[in-house]
Amino acid sequence: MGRPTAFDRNEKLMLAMKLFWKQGYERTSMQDLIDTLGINRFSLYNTFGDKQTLFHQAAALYQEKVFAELLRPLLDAPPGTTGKDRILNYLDNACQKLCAPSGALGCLMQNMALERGQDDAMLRTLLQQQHATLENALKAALEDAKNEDCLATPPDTGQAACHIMTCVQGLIFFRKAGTAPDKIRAQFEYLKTEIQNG
Amino acid sequence: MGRPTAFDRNEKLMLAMKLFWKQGYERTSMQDLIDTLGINRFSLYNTFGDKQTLFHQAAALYQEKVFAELLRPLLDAPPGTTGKDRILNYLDNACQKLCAPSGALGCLMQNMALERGQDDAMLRTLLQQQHATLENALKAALEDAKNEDCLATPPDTGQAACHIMTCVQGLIFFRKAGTAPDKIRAQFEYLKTEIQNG
DNA sequence: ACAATTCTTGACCGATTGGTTATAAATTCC
DNA sequence: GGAATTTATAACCAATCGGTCAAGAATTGT
Repeated sequence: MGRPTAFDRNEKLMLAMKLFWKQGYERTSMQDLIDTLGINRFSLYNTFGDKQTLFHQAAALYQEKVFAELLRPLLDAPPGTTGKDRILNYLDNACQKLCAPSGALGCLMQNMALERGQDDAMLRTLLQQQHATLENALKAALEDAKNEDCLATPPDTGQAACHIMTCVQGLIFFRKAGTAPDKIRAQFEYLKTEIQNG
Repeated sequence: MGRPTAFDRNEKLMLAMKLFWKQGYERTSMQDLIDTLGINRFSLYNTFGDKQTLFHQAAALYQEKVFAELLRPLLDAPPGTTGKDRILNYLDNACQKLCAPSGALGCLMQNMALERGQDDAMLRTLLQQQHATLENALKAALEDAKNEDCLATPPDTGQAACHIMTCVQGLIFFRKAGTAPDKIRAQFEYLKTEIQNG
């Protein structure tokens, strides 16, 4: 009842998410969002609330679309995929996405953690939630690999999982800092052999 | 000749650097700088130029004071220090600084690379210069270690140097993202054993 | 003492920030 | 068709942004 909304909410939220991804939080003004989303100022506030609330919804969308996609090789692997293969597939997939042109934007959550982490408790919560999810997925795969006897020197799986995450976050940073994709790829390969050789 | 400046320029620049470090670029307004440095608005512009110019000087000071200090275990080691020890000392020193309370601010250059890298060519140049310096220092130490036969399986030193940098950058990120210092320390230990065991 | 030079003060600038409000347009229920 | 409800438009708000300017205060050389 009442006048129907003339735009698709999720489509507009996706545009907002990409704009935050590209420009950061502070550098994205409400006017930028109005122009990019193509909806009126009032409609923007009426639909998504204020800037921070809008960003939280954008971050949730990122988690739902981008982050979940990165986890797929670990969580949605075909039955019978070894733990080792799940990890290698995860790294290959992450490497491919990171080395694509759009990978130069880095990771929205990493960008925002550094820019806004001190001021946004909800962002911190979302971030730690994602880290825990990824850590558990990696640890589970490492445990499987250990039991399958796939890794040369099965290490402390918790430590190894964190180590992989550390490397990936480091590479995301270097990609955004301007390191050439070829060098990024070589580092992924280095990490993969390191995992396999203990 | 003329009226002498009533403040110490380098002291004020240090305050500005720390403020950028703590708050980021966009979130630090000229008014913040005026209040924190304790000098007048006009004096600020007269002494340091506009905001971006001031930041460049702050970044140069960071390189001179903070970054150079991190490099010391690698470049200013006592004669006879093995390559392996130089690297382990570098990591221990970095770990200690990162796990201190002030380490929660992360690394100014990492923060700025993510926030301003796209818009500030001079920052990019400074960043790549620091990366190259660190990479060369690590590579040289790894070469020495290789010749001294200190490392179990001497790897490609260039790749290994980049790998260490990747891990350190990743850990700086996690520290700022709220990971507990104990966990950071454990990761540094993991990296150290990894280096020693090939 | 006086002119020249430099630093300090505080008011001031237009532009932009995030956010709100009255009013008009479109739709649904009755 | 008309009342009720919701969205859209655009003007508007105080506050803050980065940056400048005119005038006064402090120091130098002569």
